[in-house]
Amino acid sequence: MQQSRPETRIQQKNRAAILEAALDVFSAQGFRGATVDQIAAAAGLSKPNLLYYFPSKEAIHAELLGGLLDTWLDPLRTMDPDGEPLEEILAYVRRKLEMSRDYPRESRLFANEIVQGAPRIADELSGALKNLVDEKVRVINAWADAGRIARVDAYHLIFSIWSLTQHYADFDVQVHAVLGGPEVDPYPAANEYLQQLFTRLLTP
Amino acid sequence: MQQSRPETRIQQKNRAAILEAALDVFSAQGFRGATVDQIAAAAGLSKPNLLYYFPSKEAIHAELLGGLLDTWLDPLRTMDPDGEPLEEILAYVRRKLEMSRDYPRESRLFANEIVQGAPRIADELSGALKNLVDEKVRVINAWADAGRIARVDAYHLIFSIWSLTQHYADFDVQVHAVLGGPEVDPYPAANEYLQQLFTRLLTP
DNA sequence: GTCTATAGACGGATAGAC
DNA sequence: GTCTATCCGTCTATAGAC
Repeated sequence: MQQSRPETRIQQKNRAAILEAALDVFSAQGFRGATVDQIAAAAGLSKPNLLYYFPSKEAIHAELLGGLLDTWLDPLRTMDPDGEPLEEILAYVRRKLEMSRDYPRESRLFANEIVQGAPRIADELSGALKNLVDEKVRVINAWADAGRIARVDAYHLIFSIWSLTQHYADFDVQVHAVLGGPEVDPYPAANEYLQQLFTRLLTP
Repeated sequence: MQQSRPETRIQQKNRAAILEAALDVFSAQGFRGATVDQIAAAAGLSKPNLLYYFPSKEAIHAELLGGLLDTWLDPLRTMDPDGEPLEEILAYVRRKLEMSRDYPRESRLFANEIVQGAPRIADELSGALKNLVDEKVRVINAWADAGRIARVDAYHLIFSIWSLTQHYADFDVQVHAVLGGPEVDPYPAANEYLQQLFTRLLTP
């Protein structure tokens, strides 16, 4: 029986349910648009009970955003300088698109934050994010120096991978409106199109 | 002296100032995040005075969004079926990128709306927007049939143009964080990169 | 047309019983 | 740990004087 940290199973379960519900609500409504009542209801709790687990609405949001950037950048981190250049980049595109498909709420939570000026993660963007991108830009430029891929602006190459893949999560409703209904799955065609696009762009 | 519509110059000027201020605030904070006080202050008016010109916060937002989609789609509408295919598409990309550079607030207003499920413009997306895209998809496919550009999925081609160009307005802070400061102008390099990208993708 | 004052609703957070 | 009740700040919108 640990006294210092009485972390019961029910506590863990409720915390998890709150974060899950909060991801739903924040990603769909933004921070200001979301209400604690909505999150509590979605988590199956009363509002005061939710605030027993988290000190404030802000704290829930911060916890969600906190871990997000790291997992979001994992596919980029995985890009191997010693691999076959075109294959590494195409694999990155594929993984990033899979993340949009499998974790659209996380993508929209992030998008909401950035579009509104990233008030809560500006530091991480110019810190961890910039450092990782700078490192991978050097890798890509080295590949181009060696003549193994065509030379392109590596920063904008990375921007383009982000925007193209995240578009399918962030602008989901627009994609489905244009393609004609929620039953259409845009991802197979999107994947094929993007593989084709980057193959043609980068083949020397 | 017109009695039916006493549209004085000061009225026109105030209405314009309100819409201008509202674009600032809505695009930066989203609909829920914006307050009437902020908009009024930015327009140099008191809150009740603002509400003398517009019946509600919602009405201001609706008026801004209302005209937006049309002007936003103008560059696509301009794409000429009888022009030189690659040149038409590259020109569309160029104009769309210029719109991100010159009207970033409009882009972010739109992005805020779509990311949060487009509650106020869902109809226009599956109506006017879809119709125009369907039409241009037929044009692009005809170009591919004639062997004048490489065959790609035309819907995803259009999606990619949207996402790549709007990224520089919507994710502005992230772009500047990565490139290392607000004084960097990403647009010249972005334009060159995008022209290169679509040229390589579409050249038969 | 523009202001001060305020109504009325909502949302975040807390008190305190159980 | 969970609830009911409630406080208090904020926000939209209106009333009414000037």
